[in-house]
Amino acid sequence: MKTEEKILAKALEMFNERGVEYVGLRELAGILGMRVSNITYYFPTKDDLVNRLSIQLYDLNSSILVVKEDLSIEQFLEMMEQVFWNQLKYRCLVVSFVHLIGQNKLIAARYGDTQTKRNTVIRSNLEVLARNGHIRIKNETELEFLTSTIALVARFWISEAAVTWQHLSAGQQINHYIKSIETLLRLYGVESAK
Amino acid sequence: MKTEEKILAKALEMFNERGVEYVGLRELAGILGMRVSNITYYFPTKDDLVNRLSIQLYDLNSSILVVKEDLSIEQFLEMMEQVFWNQLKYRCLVVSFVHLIGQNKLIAARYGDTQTKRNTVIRSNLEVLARNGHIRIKNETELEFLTSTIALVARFWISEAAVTWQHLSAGQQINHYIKSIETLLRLYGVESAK
DNA sequence: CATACTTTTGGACATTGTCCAAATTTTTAT
DNA sequence: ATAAAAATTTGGACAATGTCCAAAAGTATG
Repeated sequence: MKTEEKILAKALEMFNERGVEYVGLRELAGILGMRVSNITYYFPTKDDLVNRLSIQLYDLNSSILVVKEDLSIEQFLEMMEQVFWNQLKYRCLVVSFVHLIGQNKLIAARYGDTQTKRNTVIRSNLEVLARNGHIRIKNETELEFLTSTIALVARFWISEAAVTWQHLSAGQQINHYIKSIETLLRLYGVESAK
Repeated sequence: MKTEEKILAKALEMFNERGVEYVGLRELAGILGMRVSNITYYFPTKDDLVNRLSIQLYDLNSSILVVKEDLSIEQFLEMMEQVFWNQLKYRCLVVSFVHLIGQNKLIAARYGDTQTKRNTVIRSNLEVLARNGHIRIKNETELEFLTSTIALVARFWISEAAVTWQHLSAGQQINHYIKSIETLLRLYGVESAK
């Protein structure tokens, strides 16, 4: 494992445990058995380090978030669940995004992308679900409401979970929020029985 | 205006503009025409300062969040709107709560309170709305879903707005999210016109 | 083997929050 | 009014942080 990868891996681990801003570069370097300036050789600023982690998350989720014709509600929920697990892997970032964006231009740009993309994918998939008769959407307003509510949950479930559901396992937390999205979808669902 | 109040007021102003962690005590002191150690006389640590601001917000919202018999949907939404305006006044805190809780025990405790209280009040008021026939709630699951979804919006709308809706005015932003909650409620609404 | 490139190091820098003893101002009691 | 006490303000120090740079060490290439 190359030095750069070792730094990224350990940084992610420590950032997830204690938060990006509470892990010092000297501590990280110490645990890795190197000097601070060795880290700054690969990542001139801490932001660069964080940025690289955020690229990893972006790439992970990009491959998952796709628009699929003949999508079922179950498949849509599975897609969201995969995204949720990735967010959990990089929770230090997800929890901090609002801050990071204020300071880190690179992250801000990519996050804008992520967000637009996520909204578009959710929206398009909801349209698919509607077209195929899995849900009934009357007008643009309803579509917009569903999209943005699901997007809000997808963006902030992990922050709420960190505060409210610490006692639950990661799997239980994810399950809870996926269920929430499902409940919301079922409100627009087409009753199959009669 | 006493020194302590001047510090609190200017700190809130600057924290709101640039974020709690990006405003240094020396800069704050400089603008107030005093030395850093004068701030630490009133607030031994920065956390103490932030904590006091968080008490102010807590108090503001405590007086608004009440359970009211014979509540209408409109009144419920007005209540939420008032809370939203208070959150805006202290947005530096609302945006940072997830972080602050990790480092500041005092804030963590009070935030736990805030959250429990808000959930309880929302839930109780929804029960009132249901009892009075403004909305139809079939079972505990539905009530729980409605409560937690509204609570999620109430907690994170401002973070999302900071990223997604910067171009909108504060009033428009609040309006957007209040509308969201209304749409959600109307899904459980009782159609008045046969 | 010598040269060039990459990687690692140690030490410096300004800035941060925190702390404390001394100086100053304000309040209180005589 | 004045002396004693208390509250406030100050300047300077501290350790820790992210950032930076010149030199050393290591590795690869001709």
